[in-house]
Amino acid sequence: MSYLDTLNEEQRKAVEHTEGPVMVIAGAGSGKTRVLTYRIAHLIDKGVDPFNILALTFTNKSAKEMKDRITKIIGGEAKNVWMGTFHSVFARILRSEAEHINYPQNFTIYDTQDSKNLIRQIVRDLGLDEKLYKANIIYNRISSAKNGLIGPKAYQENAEITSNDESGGRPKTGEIYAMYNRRCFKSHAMDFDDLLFKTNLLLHKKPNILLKYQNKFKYILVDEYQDTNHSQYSIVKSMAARFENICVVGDDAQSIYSFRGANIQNILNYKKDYPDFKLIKLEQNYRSTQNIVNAANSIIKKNQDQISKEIWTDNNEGSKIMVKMSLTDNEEGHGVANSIYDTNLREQVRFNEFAILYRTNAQSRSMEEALRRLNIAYRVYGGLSFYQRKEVKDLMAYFRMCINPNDEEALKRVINYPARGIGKTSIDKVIIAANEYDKSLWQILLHINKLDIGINAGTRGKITDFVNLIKTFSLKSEVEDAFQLGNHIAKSSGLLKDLYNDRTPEGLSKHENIQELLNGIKDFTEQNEELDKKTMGIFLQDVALLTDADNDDKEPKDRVSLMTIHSAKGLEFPYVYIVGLEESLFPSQMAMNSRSELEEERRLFYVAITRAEKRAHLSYATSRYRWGSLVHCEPSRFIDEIDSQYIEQDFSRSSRSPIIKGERFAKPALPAKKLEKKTTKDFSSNATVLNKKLTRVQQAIKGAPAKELFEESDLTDLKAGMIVDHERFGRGQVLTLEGDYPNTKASVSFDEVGKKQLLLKFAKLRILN
DNA sequence: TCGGTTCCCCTTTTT
DNA sequence: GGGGAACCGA
Repeated sequence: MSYLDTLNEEQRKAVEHTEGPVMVIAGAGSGKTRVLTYRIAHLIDKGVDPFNILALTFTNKSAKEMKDRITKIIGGEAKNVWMGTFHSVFARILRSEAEHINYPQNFTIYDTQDSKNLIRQIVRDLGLDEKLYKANIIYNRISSAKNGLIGPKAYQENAEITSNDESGGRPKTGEIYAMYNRRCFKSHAMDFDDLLFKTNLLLHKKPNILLKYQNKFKYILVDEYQDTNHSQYSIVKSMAARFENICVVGDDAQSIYSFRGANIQNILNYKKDYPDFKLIKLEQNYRSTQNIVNAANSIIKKNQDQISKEIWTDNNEGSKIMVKMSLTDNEEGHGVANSIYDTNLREQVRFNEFAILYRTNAQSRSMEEALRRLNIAYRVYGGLSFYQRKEVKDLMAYFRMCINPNDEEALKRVINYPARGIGKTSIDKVIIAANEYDKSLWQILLHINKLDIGINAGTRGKITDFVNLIKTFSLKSEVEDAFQLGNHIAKSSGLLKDLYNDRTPEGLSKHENIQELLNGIKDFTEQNEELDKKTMGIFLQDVALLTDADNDDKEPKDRVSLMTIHSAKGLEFPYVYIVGLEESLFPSQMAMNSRSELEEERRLFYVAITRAEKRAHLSYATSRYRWGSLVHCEPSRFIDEIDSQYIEQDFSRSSRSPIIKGERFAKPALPAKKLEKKTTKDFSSNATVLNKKLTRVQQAIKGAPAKELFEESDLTDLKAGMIVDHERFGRGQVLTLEGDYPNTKASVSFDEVGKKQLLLKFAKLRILN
């Protein structure tokens, strides 16, 4: 019982109060994970069967961490606790209960890319304008409907939703939604949101199944409760209804997923659903210095929506938060890399104690380049994950076809890759036929010779060959383990050969990635003895919900971590660099339209700062490359919002005049790989690259002094139709103005660069007429 | 039907 | 600056 003695009074209450509903509001760094793990350990100590405990998290990373920590306390029993992300736990349940919702057990899980491709296809099939019905927008509409438990029928009958779609010029969205669901079903596929939606369906439609899981999960724990959406809330509520041993842990100040349907209301609902619940607040921060805690408090105070709490710490005062300005994103990268280099050298701090956090994945590049120059090892989390790369997805699509040939997205990927003479025209005919007969594409292919759908005999033969190829793979999948089968498919599909023939560096790297995938499958098969535990089917299930390739533990661990703030949630690092603190980057341009959006950005900033244990560094650049061109930036309002007594400006320059010195061309420490890419291409393209850079440098040099001469006009009287001059974009005409001052957005058509959206409070414009 | 080139959009954030 | 889809000529 010794572990209980290491907890403070509130933490201990949260661990020992095992019966009935409990809500723990856990401030940043207040030992939340410890409470959760100890609570589970305590339950088991008290005699609760691990099989009766369900613990839900949001990311694989936190699930894994919790599992590891519990194993340390209670040993092997830990693996019997049902612990995982919402999506993985319910995917598992849906597979075993698939028959009750008329799905086959071997259904495929579509990732976002698959879903968007299918939506694009449907928009095309319906003959709609792809520019208007953008896959991204439609996907988000469907996703938020599903997360709100609104099916296609309810969607089309909901006046508010449909009028919203109509005023956006997309009245057919509901129809696309219905068709999308139908096509997923025919493909025996579910998207991420379906995993939750259909779990709800299962629990509501089949009372005996609900009862089974209510009895199974006598104790339920939910981490990051502030990030649950309505669909998740509803599952948890029904599952806990019988015993009401439901413990939720969260922090409203760290709610950063409302874009995914997360609903703070769930915290308020909790009070309604369980009126006699026990509320516990963890307010002591064990992680950070006083300076960091106080600075974070001073930021979050600016938000109106929050549950009152006072986060405090006993730790040292620590050093102030450093704020540093740079001229460009590259200079910012050098500043961060130099600072890490110095701290490592002078204070003997290991590289794995540093993290660089940013708002968007695209920002990692300048950081990576600077770190590479100084030979500092790093690891980028998130971004384009291993499993999202084209070549990996292609091979995986073959695997998916073995297990579930009805999978439309997998089929479209591989039917003519490598090229086997089944072109777009033929595939379109198959799709039309599939829609007409309401069958999957595979079903049409199976009967291609009996159907007259306008495909000539030659192509029909090629299709039959393809069908037979997949069939042989499929047969093999029943007798071979995943590694044998994977190897066989890579070779006999011709995919490996196709990549091998491509001797460009890109081709070689793709070839390497395929090898890596096969190695990963090898590791997987070696973990189990029995054949039925190491089949391709099981492998695909394991891998479908993995986003990070966080299995490569073979590589050295002493590295700097780079990631978005979102993926840093729940983590902590002694030294944290938060970069790109600029208006319209952080806070994001997309999140400046309403107070609630801005407050979410502010919470994100709060999350970022509270990751730091010893020192936090903030930085911003006055210009950076976005979409390939140099953009002027203003410092983020968030810097000003920190109480000034906790911050200190760093005026040192990280690299003197980096542009004029021509460092961009020298590139001494650029890794061989990247260099190859550029040099192996023909000279003309090399020259183009060089020319582009030259132009850019000239622009940068020219741009700097010109800025001071530019005369801005007062824009309060700006009207649509006026001709204006922009310091960088040149002459243009104002098309529309929307939103109230000071957030007026102008759409301007520039002669040189085309249409741009500008926020008037930042745009530097001169009125010409 | 294929391969190369152009064009377009992209940038929130994740399962 | 880059990836992917559309487009176009052979």
